[in-house]
Amino acid sequence: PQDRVHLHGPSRDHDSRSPSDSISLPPSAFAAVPTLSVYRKSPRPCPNQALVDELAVLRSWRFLQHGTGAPESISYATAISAIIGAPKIDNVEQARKLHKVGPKLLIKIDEFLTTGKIAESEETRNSAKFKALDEMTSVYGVGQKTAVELYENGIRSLEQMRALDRWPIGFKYQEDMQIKMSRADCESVANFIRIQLDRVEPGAHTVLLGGYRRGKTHSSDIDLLCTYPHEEGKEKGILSRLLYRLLAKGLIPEDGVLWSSSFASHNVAPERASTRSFDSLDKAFVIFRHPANGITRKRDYFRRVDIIITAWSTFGSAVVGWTGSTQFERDLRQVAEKKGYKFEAGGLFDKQTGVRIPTLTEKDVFRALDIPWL
DNA sequence: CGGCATACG
DNA sequence: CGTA
DNA sequence: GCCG
Repeated sequence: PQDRVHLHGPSRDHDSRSPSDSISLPPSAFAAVPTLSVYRKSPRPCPNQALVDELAVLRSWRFLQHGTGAPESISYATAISAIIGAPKIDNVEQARKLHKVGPKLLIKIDEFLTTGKIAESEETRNSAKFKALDEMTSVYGVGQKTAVELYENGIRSLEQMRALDRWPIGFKYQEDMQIKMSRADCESVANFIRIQLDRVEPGAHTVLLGGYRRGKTHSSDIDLLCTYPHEEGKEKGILSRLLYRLLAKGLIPEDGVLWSSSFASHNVAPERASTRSFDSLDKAFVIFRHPANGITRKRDYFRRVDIIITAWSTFGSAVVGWTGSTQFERDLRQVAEKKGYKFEAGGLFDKQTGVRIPTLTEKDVFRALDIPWL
């Protein structure tokens, strides 16, 4: 929704890759680019998209070599996030003003500004190892460690991986899951689920989050958050009922529940449910069969969908926690920690007492953490 | 030189 | 460890 | 890799 680009939600795309034009701002604006992603907007299209595209290759390479949580990776993720949130960079002096962009990154940026590209990025893109690891991690359930291990054992392609016969689910739906969804696709899938949820328990409020909410034109998965406004507790037990119904209708294939917090094949013991009564979030990661419509979809497509159920009292936290971006979430948790809170999608907590602060709306979260609403 | 988000199965 |  |  372009009319909300000034708000936190849709302008929160601090680590994405979106198409670009170029918008220049006065140099004075550079001093004002805030430290953390939670304190700055992230307009689309990104004015520095070409530069970001070059650096993103190096970031991916670091992810593949060290994992996403490694310092080598985080330094690039935070720097790129800063560049995404900055006005058009025309010279190194402007780049030097960006927080989290240090000497090493400046050399790369300088090279880009003078030559229009970064040699190391080009080499990386073309490297056989990069391509192999990148491809192998595209399989659901295969991360950096596994990919590196496979590579060390001589595995180089999806075909070789498939022959190993580990990750049966990953390969079964692999091709469809590579296909990005348009915003219309996301809305269509959401509507299928809404209809079934309404049969399970009417009155739910549902909203699409993730990349869709950040304004991305294409998404690789769908994040659908569901709650029952003003009816605390009504959401309890809804997720498993919904999953059973979707399975029964064939909208989720038999093997399509990849992960679920409340849907064990053997039923969850009741005492466990009460022990974890403060877990206000239920979630399921599924494969959704998006039925053909004969027009835009000639056949059924299998799509990755995350269904999240939240209590009404923590709806705001759930919205914030499931909108992203990844960098936004990291920065937000840092701010919370520094101010004596603990933030997670299931709620905002006082670090000392452990008491949960009610966060009915997204703004409640920002207000409590004293983060301006942009 | 320590820290870098956090939770869950 | 992998995924969100 | 960058910051405090």
